[in-house]
Amino acid sequence: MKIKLLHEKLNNYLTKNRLKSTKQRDIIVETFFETQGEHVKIEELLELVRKKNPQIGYATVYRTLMLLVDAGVAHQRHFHDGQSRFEIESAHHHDHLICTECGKIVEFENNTIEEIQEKVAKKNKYNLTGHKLELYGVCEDCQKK
Amino acid sequence: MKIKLLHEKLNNYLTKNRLKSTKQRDIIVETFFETQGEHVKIEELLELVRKKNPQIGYATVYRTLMLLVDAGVAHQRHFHDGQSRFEIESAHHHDHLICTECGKIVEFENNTIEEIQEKVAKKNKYNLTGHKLELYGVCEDCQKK
DNA sequence: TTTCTTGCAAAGACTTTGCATCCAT
DNA sequence: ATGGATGCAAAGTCTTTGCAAGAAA
Repeated sequence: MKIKLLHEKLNNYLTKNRLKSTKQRDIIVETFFETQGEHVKIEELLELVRKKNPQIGYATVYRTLMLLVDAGVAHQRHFHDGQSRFEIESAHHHDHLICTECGKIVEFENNTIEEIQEKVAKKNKYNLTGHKLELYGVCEDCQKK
Repeated sequence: MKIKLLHEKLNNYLTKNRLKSTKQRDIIVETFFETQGEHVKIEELLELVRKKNPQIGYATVYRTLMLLVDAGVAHQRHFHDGQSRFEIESAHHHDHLICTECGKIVEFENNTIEEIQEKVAKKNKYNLTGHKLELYGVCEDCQKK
């Protein structure tokens, strides 16, 4: 999704819920949107944000990320290391292939897997609402080492 | 895997590492092995264990579970609720279908998904070491409510 | 003004660990 | 007697929240 659309979506959400826009919030949102393709942890985003304004606190970044998730412009992920990571909402669903050595993350889509998942759910009479698929391995670069 | 084999595997591990068997450890292991097919949390196992010996502490259950994982007779899982759950090591790899309402867990195997995962990894030149697939949905019983 | 936001610090929820004591070998 | 095991309490991690003070609208 284009950044412009994300801003629109977010602004709609803010208006609809009578929320305000502030200096801090603007910086955090702007910085988060600059992480296109990454999967930032709260601490990482905080660090980036503080380069622009060192006064901003952890809790504000945390709450802004929650806001972005609620507004539907960010996705929260929990990979194997236990910390939350956030990525920009993208048009297409995708899963992740993660290097256990360097942490590099490749995103991929696979319709066949999605279809089988639906079948498995149906067979067990579950009404599927979501799923989580993560592949862990060692990337090419790390294999060389 | 049969309980008997698990005991054997565990005993080998204990011997190999010069670890001792104790009253507490025996009770915890026995109780854990009785949870066949379940995915117990530490607290849950502690409660079961305390029915047999109320003096046993949380840390002992915790450490025993770590031991079982190290010995290869238990698997540690992290589902969506953030708490660790433990299941008995089973011969066949399987994934989980989890009810978000009541927490019921169905285990399933699907070779096609496994194969595709390998392909995805290969295509990206990752050396696959593990994966995590969880389906979330609402089970039949909970749909009725 | 009124209501939302911020930043700090404190509280939670779990998981891990230090240590004196206890127990199996 | 040794060295591992236990229980408790304390320390870690990360995530959430209460609150007084500060900004939007």
